[in-house]
Amino acid sequence: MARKSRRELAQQGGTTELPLTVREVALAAGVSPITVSRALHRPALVSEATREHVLAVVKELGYVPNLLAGSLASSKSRLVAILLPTIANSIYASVVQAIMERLTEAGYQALIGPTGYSPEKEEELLEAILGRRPDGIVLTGTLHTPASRERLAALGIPVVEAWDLGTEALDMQVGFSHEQVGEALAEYFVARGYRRFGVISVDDPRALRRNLALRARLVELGISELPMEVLPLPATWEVGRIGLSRLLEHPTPPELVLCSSDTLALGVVAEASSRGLRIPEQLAVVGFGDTSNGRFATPALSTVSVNADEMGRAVAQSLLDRLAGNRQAVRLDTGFALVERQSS
Amino acid sequence: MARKSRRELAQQGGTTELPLTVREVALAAGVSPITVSRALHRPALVSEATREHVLAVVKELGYVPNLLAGSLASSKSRLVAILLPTIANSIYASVVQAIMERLTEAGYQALIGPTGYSPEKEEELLEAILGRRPDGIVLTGTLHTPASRERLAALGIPVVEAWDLGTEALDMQVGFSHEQVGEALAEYFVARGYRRFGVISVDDPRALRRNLALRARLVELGISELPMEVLPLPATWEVGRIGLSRLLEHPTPPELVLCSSDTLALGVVAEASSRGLRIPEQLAVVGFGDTSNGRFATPALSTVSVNADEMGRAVAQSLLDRLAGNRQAVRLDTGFALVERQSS
DNA sequence: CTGTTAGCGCATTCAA
DNA sequence: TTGAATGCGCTAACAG
Repeated sequence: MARKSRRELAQQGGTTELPLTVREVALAAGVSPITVSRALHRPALVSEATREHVLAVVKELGYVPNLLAGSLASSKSRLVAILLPTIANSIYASVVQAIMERLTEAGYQALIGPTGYSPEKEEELLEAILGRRPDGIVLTGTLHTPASRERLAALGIPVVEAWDLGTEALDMQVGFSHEQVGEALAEYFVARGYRRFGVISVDDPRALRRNLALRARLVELGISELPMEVLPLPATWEVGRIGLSRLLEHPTPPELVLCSSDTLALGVVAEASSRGLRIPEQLAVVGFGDTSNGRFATPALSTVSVNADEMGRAVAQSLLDRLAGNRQAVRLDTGFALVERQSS
Repeated sequence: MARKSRRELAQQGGTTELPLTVREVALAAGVSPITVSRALHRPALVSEATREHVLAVVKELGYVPNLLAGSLASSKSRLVAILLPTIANSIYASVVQAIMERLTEAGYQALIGPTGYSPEKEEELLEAILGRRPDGIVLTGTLHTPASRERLAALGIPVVEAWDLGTEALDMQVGFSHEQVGEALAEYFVARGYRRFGVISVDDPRALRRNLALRARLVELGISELPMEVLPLPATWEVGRIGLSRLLEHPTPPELVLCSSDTLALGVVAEASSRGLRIPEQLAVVGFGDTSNGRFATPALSTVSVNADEMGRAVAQSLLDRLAGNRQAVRLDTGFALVERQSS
């Protein structure tokens, strides 16, 4: 005798209401299951009359299609995985926000995984997340374990590396060159007459690359000394305060402080003002990130603006294009901008 | 004659490498599919020898189990949906970060949806996300559409409402009373001799409730005037600057400014310092949020600290407990703390 | 335009 | 401790 299905068992128990299935909706609407499916997902294939009728029944019954089953059957999950160091950092969060907005519009959903800046953790998360068969993946930066690279290559699913433009792209890249940022900062402020620089940075791979490029360019410009405070993550406001305190203990304290994020810069401003240092006359401060798109700069602060919205949109768009069958390679430089403090 | 399966078709095409299935792993390992499944997910049910062998084969072949299929078969998705206004706001982002860390440890993954502070958008997203059959849902606040409430009630899946303690919980609630925050602020600062208050707030439902409670308590304490600048979202640093500018145009400018978030407070500090206002002597500033857990307060600032880590952990834990079969109701007050500026 | 058939990849249930 | 049979809910492929 045939074993009882779980559905039969549950109904016998008579306790929990199981979610409806296409079959039940089809029955109620007097059509076949596939017609319900089509009315929902490919309306063009169904006559207007039946479509309306079916949709009415769907609404009345409160049917919510099971996307697990749908994805399995169609091998399309409408899921995009986003792996990033941490969401608790506005610089990443604002890009993710922009990505999600675009994806949501396009009917995709975002599966988010926090890697904590560790390629190993990224690999682990990747393994777990690939099991969901996402249609696309967004990674942060270009630093991945060999295993991660292999797996992604083998799977052939669309991948966007955001935030950085490395040499060997896994697939698509959207970001900018952090080396260029460092160099541009050096040139810009040396040209403006600054000579005594200081850096306050957290231990983020991209920030470190900006710092190195900055130092190298400064040396070329004849400035060999660059006090640098590299502090552990996360990049809180307090880290900026501590960083400044340390820099000021230096024999020749800086006249310009470059911070690896705007959050740090704000901490620096706070610390400076509590020490009675006038900004920017006695101490100029430069941030990085500018999630408010060019409006971060004030009489007190300059910043490097990276336009999170644009990057996020570009990331989402590259992915969506690819998912729509567009096979072209993408390597998009979203650039950055030095936004100088406004004249006060 | 039997139609060809999609797998056969794909292999005939000979182009794309299809992901492996349990069957192929089982074949390679010389066991049955179910043994592979068990070796992976319920190791206790398999002898050590076969387990090791199977796992070796899995690793060698690079097999990644299809969780869509697994979830469908077991009706457990190991997915938790988190709906929040926006991730681009550190106050929400840091809680989500904490939630995700706990969930990831426990083998769950987070599906994130941005509602943009709109219950209607929340409802829409909810519909879309419920299709993935998440094992649990985290919502922000207690403001949901009737349709959302019904649907969640009917489904009977674990729901945590975070950030707020309303009267009618959908299921579990973890947060604190925003009314209490407003009242506590009023009492605290009146007791410290402040009389001329000002508020700078964004248009967030919870911030507005804090403001109203503040105003009510101030009136009770004999202070009837409360200039309030309510500005549109998002809560950027610039909004704080604008808010202060406007407050200062008031006939009796405040000696104490209460901000609806720390970000605003920092903008206020910046604007104040660029106007030459000494903080806190001429203007005291109070933030809200304190994602750096009590370390936000400085000589210049006081803040209301809500301990994002604790709230996030509590949210995740409530959910995980419930998923583990613990049926008790949860209504957890994670509290808040006024952190006074340090004496300078 | 609509329906039938079959299978997506896995885990539950029962049997050995 | 292992395996065989079956179905989770849906959609692709094909036929009418």
